[in-house]
Amino acid sequence: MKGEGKPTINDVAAAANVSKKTVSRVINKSPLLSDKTRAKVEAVIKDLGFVPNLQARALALRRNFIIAAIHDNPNAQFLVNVQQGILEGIEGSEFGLMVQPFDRNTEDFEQKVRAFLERQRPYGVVLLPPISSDEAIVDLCREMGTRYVRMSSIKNDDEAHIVSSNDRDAVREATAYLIEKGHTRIGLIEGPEGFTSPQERRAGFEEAMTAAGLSLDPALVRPGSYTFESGVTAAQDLIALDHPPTAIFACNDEMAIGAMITCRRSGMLIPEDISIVGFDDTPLSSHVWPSLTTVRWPIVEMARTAAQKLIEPDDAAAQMPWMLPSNLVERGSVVPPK
Amino acid sequence: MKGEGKPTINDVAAAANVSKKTVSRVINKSPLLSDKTRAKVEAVIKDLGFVPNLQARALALRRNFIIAAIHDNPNAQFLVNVQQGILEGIEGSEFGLMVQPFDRNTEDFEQKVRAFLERQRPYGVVLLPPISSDEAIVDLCREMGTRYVRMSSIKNDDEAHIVSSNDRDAVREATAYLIEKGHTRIGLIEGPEGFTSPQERRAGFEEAMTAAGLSLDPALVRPGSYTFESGVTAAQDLIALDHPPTAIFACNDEMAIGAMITCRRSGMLIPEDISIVGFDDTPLSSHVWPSLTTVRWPIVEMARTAAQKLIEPDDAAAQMPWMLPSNLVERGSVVPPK
DNA sequence: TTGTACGCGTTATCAT
DNA sequence: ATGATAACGCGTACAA
Repeated sequence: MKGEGKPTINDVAAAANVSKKTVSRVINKSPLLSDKTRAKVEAVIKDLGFVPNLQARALALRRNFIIAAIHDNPNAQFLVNVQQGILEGIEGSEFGLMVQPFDRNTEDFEQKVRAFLERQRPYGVVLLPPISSDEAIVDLCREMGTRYVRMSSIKNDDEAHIVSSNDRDAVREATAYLIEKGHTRIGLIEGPEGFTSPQERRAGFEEAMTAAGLSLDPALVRPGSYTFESGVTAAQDLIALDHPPTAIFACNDEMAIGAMITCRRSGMLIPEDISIVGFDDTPLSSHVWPSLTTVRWPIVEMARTAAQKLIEPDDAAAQMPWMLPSNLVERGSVVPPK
Repeated sequence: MKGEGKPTINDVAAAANVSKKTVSRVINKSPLLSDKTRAKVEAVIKDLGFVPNLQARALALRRNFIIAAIHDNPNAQFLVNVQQGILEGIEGSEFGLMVQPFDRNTEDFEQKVRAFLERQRPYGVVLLPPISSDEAIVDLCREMGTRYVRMSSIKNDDEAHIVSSNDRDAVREATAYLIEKGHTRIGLIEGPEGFTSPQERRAGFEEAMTAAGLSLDPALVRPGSYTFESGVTAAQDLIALDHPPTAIFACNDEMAIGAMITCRRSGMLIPEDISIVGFDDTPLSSHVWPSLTTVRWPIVEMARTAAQKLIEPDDAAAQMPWMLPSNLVERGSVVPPK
């Protein structure tokens, strides 16, 4: 260990009387090493407090010890939950989390992503919806040899490259819950196009209605864009109907709360006059009055699993779960219709 | 340019008939270069589509092209706004954004930060409150030669290392606004200890009250912790008073909305029965009914400026603004008292 | 099982 | 103003 500075692999090699390569093998857990040598080197590593230099490894390996979350315009709570999950997944490892948003509506979207991957060379990327269903980006990852995992609502890749949740089942359950309470006219506020999750949620809704022998009144299905404002607009349409619904299922919490506010603003009581169910279980949903009955989306668990899949070898990743359960959280915004 | 792969500095040097070092000088905008050579090399760079390898530069320079946001448990909207600001600040550069939370209540907090800095070697770090007022962490940055900028509510560093907002002035203005409307009994819901911002906000509140010749009733000052729940608790205390306030200033929006919900839950009308003012101007504040009058905190601008200071040389950073203005946003939650 | 020599792509030193 | 050569710290053929 010449002078000060942090010890390098050379210092370890010298102190342990072995070659660099042997130390390198220990670091990378190579199987072809005698236990004796391994133990000796590990002792020296601990003794010297040696920590491999990530920048040097990045140069040699042509990939950085970074997991990147690539997203386009998600809401704050979603994004932070994903970040939390990824950080949990890489906890204890040497990886760091990088965050990079892109606007997939610009002309050079794909080039921007490529430039990012070429520059930072992340070890792996977590693709957040709706980018996760963009095949061009996935192809890009494959082409560049960048590991990736998609957070998706449908199974559009093999087990090693996807984490998902059973949105459809969960919404079916939530809708069945409303039906069980006695609701037959149930409004649906949909999510934005270009995302797969709203399609799945709508499918679950339809399945529950059909299973109960209920018809799907097109007038009760309103478009939405996952924003508070779109929930307001949709709810306004819904309650202005001649024969308005007694309950509303909104494809996310923000729209559900927009709907709540709108109903109350026009003099209705919740849940007495109208029941409302959301999706996500954001902190918001327990911060409104009445608190919102909603479907808990296991987003932190999904992100954690995604990160773990990225830092594990492919075969191990394929063995990890890819579908995490969503489930209904009963709170105060649902009662039987009057 | 032997074979395929991306062109390297060697390819450029060969094609331009100069040495590697000369190309390096061009990349790093070294002043001691003849214009002719510079132009020649730049032409070749453009021609070949050469992009410097960040991992190699990181190894040589001993610092990665990464800006890290270091934080401890802030709320989602705040965190996302900071990230947006930093990303705006590094837009067009080669830098990436890394996010790393720490729990400053654990024993090995400082070691964890040190390990992170040693491992990832970020070019610079943005210190978010409350970590930004932790001198041990700042010392650590100095010791390791890591550039840093603190996001703070007080000027606890020189211009090159801080971005701030005039919380105190803004709260004084907001409180004066309530007083102007005719309120004299104004409740204050404070923020958590260990943060500097609540102290500044309280100081602004007191200054406005004093300036108006109003006394500060200790019974009207309730503790809070920037959470929705703490706003609920504080408001419950406040409205249970024999002589309750006619207005409440909460040190952030979440608590303000907790207070709103609480007041409405106990049958009060807002703003008719009680006026409420928050701080932050989160999206939440315009998504409640009535919409919340609040102080807009220029968090995105602060973060953008912080990132710009990090990637500029110190002398240029010192010339950039360090104080960004907060200002009152009048919405629907304030009217004169009855 | 272990070691030698070289490559990764850039910057720094010290000449000229 | 420019260039030859050595770092920077680790991984990998290939040899032993």
